[in-house]
Amino acid sequence: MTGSTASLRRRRRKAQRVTLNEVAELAGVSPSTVSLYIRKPDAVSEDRAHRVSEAIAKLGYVPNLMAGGLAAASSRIVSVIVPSIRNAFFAETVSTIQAALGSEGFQVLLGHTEYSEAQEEALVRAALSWAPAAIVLTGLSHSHGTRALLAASDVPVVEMWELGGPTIDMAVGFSHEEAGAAAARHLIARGRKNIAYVGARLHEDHRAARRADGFLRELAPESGQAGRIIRHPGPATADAGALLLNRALQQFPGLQGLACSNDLVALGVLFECQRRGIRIPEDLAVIGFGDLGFSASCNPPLTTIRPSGDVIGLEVARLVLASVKGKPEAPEPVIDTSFLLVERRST
Amino acid sequence: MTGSTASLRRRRRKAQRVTLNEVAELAGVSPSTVSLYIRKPDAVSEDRAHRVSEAIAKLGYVPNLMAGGLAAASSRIVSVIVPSIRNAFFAETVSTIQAALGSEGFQVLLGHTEYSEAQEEALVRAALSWAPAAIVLTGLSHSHGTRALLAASDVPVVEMWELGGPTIDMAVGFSHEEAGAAAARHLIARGRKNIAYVGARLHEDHRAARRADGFLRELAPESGQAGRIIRHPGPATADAGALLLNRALQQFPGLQGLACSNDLVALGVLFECQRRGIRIPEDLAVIGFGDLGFSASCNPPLTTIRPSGDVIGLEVARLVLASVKGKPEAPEPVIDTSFLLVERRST
DNA sequence: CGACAATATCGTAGCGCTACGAAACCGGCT
DNA sequence: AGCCGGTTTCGTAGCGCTACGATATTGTCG
Repeated sequence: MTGSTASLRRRRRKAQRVTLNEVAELAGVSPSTVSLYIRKPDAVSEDRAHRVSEAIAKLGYVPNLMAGGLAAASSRIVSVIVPSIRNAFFAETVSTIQAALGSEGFQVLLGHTEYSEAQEEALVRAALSWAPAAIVLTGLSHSHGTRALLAASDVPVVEMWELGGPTIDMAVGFSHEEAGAAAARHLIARGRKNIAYVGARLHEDHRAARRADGFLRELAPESGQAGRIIRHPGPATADAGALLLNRALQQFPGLQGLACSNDLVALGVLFECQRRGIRIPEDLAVIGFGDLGFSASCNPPLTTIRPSGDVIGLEVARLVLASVKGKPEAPEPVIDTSFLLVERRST
Repeated sequence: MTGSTASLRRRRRKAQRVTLNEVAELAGVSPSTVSLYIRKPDAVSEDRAHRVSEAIAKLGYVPNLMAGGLAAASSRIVSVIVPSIRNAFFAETVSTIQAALGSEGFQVLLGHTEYSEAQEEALVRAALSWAPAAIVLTGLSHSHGTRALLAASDVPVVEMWELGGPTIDMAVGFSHEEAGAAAARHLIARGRKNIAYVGARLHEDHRAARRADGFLRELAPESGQAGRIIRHPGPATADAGALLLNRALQQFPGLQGLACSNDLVALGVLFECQRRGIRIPEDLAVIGFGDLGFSASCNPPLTTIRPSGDVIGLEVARLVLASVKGKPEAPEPVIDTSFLLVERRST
């Protein structure tokens, strides 16, 4: 065991992984040909392609993408930055993006900001270090530093999950203000006079806050009431929903309709109503946001707004692919995926 | 606009990002010093550190990690491969891993296998192309090719979320068989005679299947009954829970206790019971798995097994960091995070 | 005040691959 | 046969950085 340190040390610099040159040698072709075969197999004659692929298999060659990326001054990494991957919306979108890009040979470098712009800037800086093929950001609010970094880099940028503001480059999403307004209109159309919006983490979650804005906007002409919003600083959980319901009931006697910033919050409201014997929708109409997995099967099934996180992911992937494949300025770099108000029995 | 193509083309190779050499020149030091400053700021004298950091700020220098990784033959990327990021368990773990590693300057390259070993192998191959600092895999079942790839690479490997089988390198998790057995024992201890296990996606989700095995193992001596498992091929959703409950009721008349492969499934069971007027726990005791966000607030609160996905993530990060920081063979490369049976009112 | 150790700085040879232009090859046609 | 356009193959100069050993600087002590 005496020589082990020395041999370890040597291994670091020498005798490491199989290289493209070794493949070329074994296949009896030039390194260029191997490289070409890997990048565009069709550009190589059948005979050589066969020899090369055999050599790769025999040697167990794994290309070094860092070397490739360095030489090509670009990588097949796509950096996706979301507030939190624990949030089912973003989990779905990230999952879809990664599936769509993965099949095209791109890899997803994940970051989450925990709703902090400073954190986002750090993540963007780190992402840029990999010369990514594209950067995908959540929302339209970014720090000055983030914008500067991005502007200096000419990496394609896609902002997702929000529309209705100036865009860095490309954007896919919908207007949250409209979604909030739609919720309010729906409750009003159902004949509810005394309605409110409850939301979690509104101080950090800009999108939920904008839904609240839209809700309020629709409300004002109706009844002149303002400030019919109740906030919970913590994350959007069922517990928060129960809490928020109780505070809403207390603050707004005779409450007839409630819009929730998130289906998980709405679920908590449902549970608490069951406990308190409040009938839904007879006593209280409840509308959520998200159309999560359980929303159609709870009691009663939840009326909610479906944002189509998977469609957003698909469109993001499409834009990324298009901007990599050449076409510099896509004709429509802003895609409105809209949302759907799904009417179920809770309203 | 005539010359735009040419200028674009030129930009690719020239006039690109600021390099370390330019920083060195501006700061009046050698490139080595700048590099050293970036990697170990303390190893540089205060005077030069100041000059370098100023030059970096003035130039807006962003290091090229591909060049760095190539030269160092390693990167600060950690590849994390999970079955699905939509699954709340893995979302939580990935989130924790990324938070813990992010603060140490590592980045997470995400992959999801959709429960396919072939897909996993492709992801491992892709990950290896980046000479990652470590690879984190889910579970202990991997294809032969995956094992070969990993063996040939001497990258540290952590397998998570499962224990009780041969390990590639390091592992963090718990025994799912034990968890399933604990669920059975709990139902039996509650005096339930006629119990069953319902699970979604058992043919792909090895861990849920092993929980079912453990459940059965505990059951057999009790009553001699076998095959008290009902499977649903689709993913674990509340809908699947409702479905499974109905099939269980039909197949096992007089059913008194039900263990679910997932809290989401259990939630579906709860909902369906509400609809059918089945009282929980009087008529039917229900135990879940996961202790998800809603499990404590539903009606009745759900008895469940908490796997501590965040602790798993933390321990994974710790192992990764330790294996990077030197200490070659950690004294205990297998960490049992165990699980907790949380008794609530559903049993 | 000189010798020596400890610390700080520097010079440079690659890391493995791709882009690019040149060279070789291959029929088909005059 | 000779020429030509298109296709396939090849040679090689870096991409930007780090490791490593060499050199310069500083501090300590007899």
